[in-house]
Amino acid sequence: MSKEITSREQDYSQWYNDLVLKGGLADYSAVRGCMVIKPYGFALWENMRDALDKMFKDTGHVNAYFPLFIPKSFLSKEAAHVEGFAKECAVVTHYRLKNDPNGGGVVVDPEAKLEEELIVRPTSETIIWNTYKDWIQSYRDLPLLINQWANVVRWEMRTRLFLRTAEFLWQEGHTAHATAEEAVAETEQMLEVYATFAEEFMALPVIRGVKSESERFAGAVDTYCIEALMQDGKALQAGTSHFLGQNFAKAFDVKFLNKENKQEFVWATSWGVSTRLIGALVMAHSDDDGLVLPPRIAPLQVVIVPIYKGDEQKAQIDAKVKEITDALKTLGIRVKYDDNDNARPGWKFAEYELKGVPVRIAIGARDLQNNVVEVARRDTKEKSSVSLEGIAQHIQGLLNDIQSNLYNKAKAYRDSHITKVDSWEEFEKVLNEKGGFVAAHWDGTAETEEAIKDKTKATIRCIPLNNEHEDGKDMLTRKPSKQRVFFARAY
RNA sequence: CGGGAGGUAGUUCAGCCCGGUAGAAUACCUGGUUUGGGACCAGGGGGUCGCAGGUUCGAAUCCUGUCCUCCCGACCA
Repeated sequence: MSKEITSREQDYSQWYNDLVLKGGLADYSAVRGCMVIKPYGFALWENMRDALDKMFKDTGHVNAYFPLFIPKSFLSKEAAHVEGFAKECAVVTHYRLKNDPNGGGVVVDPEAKLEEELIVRPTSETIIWNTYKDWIQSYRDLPLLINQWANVVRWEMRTRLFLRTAEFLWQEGHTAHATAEEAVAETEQMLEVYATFAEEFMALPVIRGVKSESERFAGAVDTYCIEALMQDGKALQAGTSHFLGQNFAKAFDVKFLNKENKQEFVWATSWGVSTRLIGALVMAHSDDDGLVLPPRIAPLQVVIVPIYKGDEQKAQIDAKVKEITDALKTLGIRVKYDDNDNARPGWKFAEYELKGVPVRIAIGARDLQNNVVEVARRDTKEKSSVSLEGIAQHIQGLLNDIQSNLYNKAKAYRDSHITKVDSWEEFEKVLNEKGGFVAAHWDGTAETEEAIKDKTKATIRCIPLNNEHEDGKDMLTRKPSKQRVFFARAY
């Protein structure tokens, strides 16, 4: 079987698909637009999930679970919300099958039509706010800080492994607050949690920003986001945090009695990241030899491959490897000893590179004699001979090194692909020839934004949070502008 | 939902134009030799050719319909 990865230069889509499939993360499934996340991919997701979950809990949140099905009437209570999601909803209309009177199979039983259709949640704001209505009476019930880990379904026209699937796994936080200030602070805090996670765990530098009105979440007052840059120069929205104002409180009539004994609508936020992050990870760090996973979230951090002739050598190597793995495990390092005799060393080397394992240790008779092992790092492909003395500490240091190297490399690439542009000609040239983020003046209107999108496929990714104010002119309309915004072609 | 390509062994694909016993590589199983970058030899198992109709003595091959997948658009995290 061909295990070669399509080169990035040849075809970026194929390169990406190869990485996901041959790296063992996921597979296509029998269901349109849905994918199977394989054990290796799921282990990666679990590591990401656990790290995020801890950060949520450290900021005072708790987990709960709400139903998969949403009554159709709930979805339509918030006008902008239903309009945003209506086109991509899966709908349950019946609750029973029966034997096909005309043949061997089964058919939907027309007798079993639901009185009210159920929507498979595309997101859970509505069902959650319908519940919050019963949970919130007084300012003493606030803030309500709840997260749920769940699957959602959005019936997209065109899907891509991890980046856009019909069903995906995510977490969605839904909080309720007594004041707008507090809700905005929560929105910003969670954006920062996401940014920190992306940068420290995924080694993925991100731009923190606010969406323009047309890119805003359906039903939000403000949408904050983190935007990452992929190796092909396209941007990827990696996480969002929404300030919902009182929109959902009003739609679901969620009021509380404040300290002055007055009824008031509560203030809301919601925030989420999904398995899309795995797609971001793949596109940001991998190379033509396979995946490159950051050590902090890699399912396997170290793999040990023995090289031997005969049982006697194998036994000696086994004993030495036992010492090494014990020492590594003591330091909390995820290590696997692959002494499967069916595959030869060269095959294993290639296989673990494909899977992006950060560090590989090879140990053979030659090494035993010299009291060393061969250590290879996935990010740079460098190999070195390392003394067994203090090997575990050395590996730990190396993992940290790889983590920061990946981040620095991605950041250097990202920073060199932020281009300031003042004219339309330049704008198109940079988009077509260089890619990345283009910092340009925009007159602030949705019409201009739309016109730019039509002409170039580039969208406003965000207005950076730490943006400097600077007078200028819109590159297309020449109308005045107070600041630059970030444009890019995006996934 | 438009345009393109495709669905044949676990996988990647050939065979189709021009109808006539189902093929290759690889993976898998058995035995042996191997093992420092995807080993080799010998033997073996495995496919209602996406599905449903039609044409025909005969269909993987021709016709019609249908489902699914990938790529490019539009839509979106």
